[in-house]
Amino acid sequence: MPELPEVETIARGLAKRVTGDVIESVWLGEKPEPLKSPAHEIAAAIEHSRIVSVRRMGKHIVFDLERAHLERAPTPAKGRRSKTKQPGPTPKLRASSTKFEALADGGVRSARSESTKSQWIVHLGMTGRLQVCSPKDEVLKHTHAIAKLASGRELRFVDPRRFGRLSVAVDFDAGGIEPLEADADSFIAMFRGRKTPIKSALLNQKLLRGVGNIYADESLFRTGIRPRRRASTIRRDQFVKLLASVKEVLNEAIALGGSSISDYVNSDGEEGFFQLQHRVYGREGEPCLVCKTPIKRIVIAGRSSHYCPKCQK
DNA sequence: ACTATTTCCTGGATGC
DNA sequence: TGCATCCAGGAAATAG
Repeated sequence: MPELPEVETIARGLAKRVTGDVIESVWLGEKPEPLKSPAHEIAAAIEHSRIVSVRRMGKHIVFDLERAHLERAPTPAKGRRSKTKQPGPTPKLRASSTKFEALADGGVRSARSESTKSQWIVHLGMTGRLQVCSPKDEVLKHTHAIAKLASGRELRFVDPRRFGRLSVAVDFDAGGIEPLEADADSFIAMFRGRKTPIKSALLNQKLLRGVGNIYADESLFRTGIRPRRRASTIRRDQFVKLLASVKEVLNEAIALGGSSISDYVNSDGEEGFFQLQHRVYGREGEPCLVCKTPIKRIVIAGRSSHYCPKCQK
C-alpha cells in the first residue's frame, strides 16, 4: 500500500521518464470511476499539456502541467468565445473521449481555464499503479485512465480496488505538513490537546501528510511509544524523538525504494525492499527484534497496529 | 470542534 | 473443487 516512501519512489521514477513529454489526449474509464474531479474537467485540464515536473505531496503524485502550444491555428480547446459549439468540423484531437467532447468546451470551464498552468493529481489509494508503457502493451483489467503522450508512449492508471483518485487542481493543497520537512515545534503543536491515540493522529493526513499504517507502526516502535497512547499524554522530548523516528523510517524506506507488499510496484516495475526492515508491522506473534517478546497486534480505528508490549510504553 | 465508526472496492487467503 | 467469508486499508462520509 503506497505510503510516502512508495509514492516518493514512484514519483521520482515517473519524473525521470515523463518530464517534458506532452499529454496529447486522455481516455477515462467508465463510471463509477475513481475520479474526484469530473471527467471533462480532468480532460480539459490535462490534454495538450506538457509535463513540467512530477513530484510527491503527502501520498499524492502531482504532475505539474503547462499548456503546450498547439501547432494548429485555431486553438479549439480554448473556446472561451463560446463558438456555440456547433456540430461543425470538430477537431479530432481527442480521439478517445467522445463522450466528454461536448462538455469539454462547454460553459463548465471557468475563467481559470485562461491559466496555462494546471496540475494533475493522482492518489494511488491501496492498489493504484501508474505505468509508462507502449500502446501495444496489453491493457490490464482495472485500467481506469490512459494518457497518450507525444513520445508515443502511454501513461496508464490501473487500480483494481478503486481506492485511488484522480483530480485536477491549479494550486493543489495536500493539507497537513510534510513529515520530512517538519520541525519539532510545528510537529508537537499539531498533537497538542488531542485525545486520540497517537497512532490515529499520525495517520491523520490533515495533520501529517504521507504517513500510513506501516510507517506509523514502525515509527512508534522505534520511539518506544504504544500506538494507543493518547497524543495529549506524550511529553515534549518523546515527541522530538518520535519526529526523528518518523524521518528516519521514511528516509530509510525511500533509500530502499519503499516497502513492497502485495500490490505495490514502483513505476519501473521493480519492488521496494523496505519490508525486509519492518520491525513490527506484519510480525504479530514473532519475537521482538530487541527483546524477543512476541509482537502484539491490536486494532485502532479499524487499522491493525503492531507493537512490542515490552519495548513500547 | 473532535473523535469514532462505517463505507467504499476487489482479490487473495482461509475454512468447510 | 467450489463456494462463502474474512481481511487488507486511505480517506471521505456519517454518527456520536
